[in-house]
Amino acid sequence: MKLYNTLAREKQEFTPLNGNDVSMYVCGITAYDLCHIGHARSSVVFDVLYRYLLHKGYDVTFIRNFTDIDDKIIKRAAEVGQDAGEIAEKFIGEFYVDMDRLKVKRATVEPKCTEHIPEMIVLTEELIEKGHAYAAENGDVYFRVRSFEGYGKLSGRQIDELESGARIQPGEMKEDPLDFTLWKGAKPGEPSWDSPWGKGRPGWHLECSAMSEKYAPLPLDIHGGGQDLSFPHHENEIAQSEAARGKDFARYWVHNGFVQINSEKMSKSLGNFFTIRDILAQFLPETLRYFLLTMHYRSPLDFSFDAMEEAEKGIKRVYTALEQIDQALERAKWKKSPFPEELPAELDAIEPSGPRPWRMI
RNA sequence: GGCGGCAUAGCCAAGUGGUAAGGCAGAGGUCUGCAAAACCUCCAUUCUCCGGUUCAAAUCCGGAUGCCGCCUCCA
Repeated sequence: MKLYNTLAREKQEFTPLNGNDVSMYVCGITAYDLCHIGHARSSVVFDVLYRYLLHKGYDVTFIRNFTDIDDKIIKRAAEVGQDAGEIAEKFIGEFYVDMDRLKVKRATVEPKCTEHIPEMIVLTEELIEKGHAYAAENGDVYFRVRSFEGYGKLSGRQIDELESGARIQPGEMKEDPLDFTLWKGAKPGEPSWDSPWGKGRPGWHLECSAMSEKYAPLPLDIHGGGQDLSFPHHENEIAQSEAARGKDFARYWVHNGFVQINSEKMSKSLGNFFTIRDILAQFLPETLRYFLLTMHYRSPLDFSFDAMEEAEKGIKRVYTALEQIDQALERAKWKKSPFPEELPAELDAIEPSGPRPWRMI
């Protein structure tokens, strides 16, 4: 099997590092809302990869995390007057409802960010010790991007070109606008955990580094996620893990393409998105799954209800064919009687040379 | 501006060196009281364009054009 490796920018033959074992880490959802069809595509695409690897006989450790603490969760919680943990639990539950309907298999390990705070604190301490990170007076800890030589290798970026896009948010105390947050000091009223830098919570990128090395030996064979995650999220994961461990973080980086609406990116910020539930109100789950898989996984997939109807026709055709096969088999039961031995000889006599079309039998 | 991806029929789309899958739409037919469904047949001498490599290119290389994504939270 060949996989397009974002890191190498080409398709490469896939070979696991450790014999028959394959480790695969895919960035899961931030649990603050219902999943949209973009999440569905990512989940289904990696579900297919997972199932294929299992089918090939590999012993797969598939890790898919849940981000259950984050700005958006906190914001949502404040809006509805619940606490962040309740919001995260609720939407993790909803995620399972949707994914079960789409027949997405559970991962081997499905770690949650909030259950790995100690691991993240240790990783942060190690990065500080090695000079790759620093604690600021406001309780934040930042990763010193310029201290990590390979920064930008996944997304093909030069560090100096990034400078223009980077900026320091109000309240941040970064040495360099490029630096990113490892640990975020808590503001009053926010959920927080104790740490050597005071009360706070982990930055988004940190969980993937901490949890992947906990559940699989580094380097991971496959690390995946949506295309948009390659920068900065995956770039930052690489920086954290490789700066701390001094070895490669992941060998094959696999990124799925986006779902688009009218050839435009679908996203919450643009407001042009459909949830999985919106679609399943009108179509069978297998139709959605089939639709998501009709397109090559790295290409943009243009969603429309017309396209869904076409997919519906397509999958009905498959089901019809299956039904007709069953019926034909039913009718053909008498063929189970022994094949007369003299028949092949007679046929050979009629057509002595060359292969015989199998329908003659 | 930088980085990356893509370009195949009216539409969607597979195919990564050996002579263009499949689906939708369309045309004709079988079946049917009519219709629908189902089934059968037909529907790209050619893969955005220009060069190059090769016995052979949609496939590899170079260039052009167009579209999309990322560079800010995002699957």
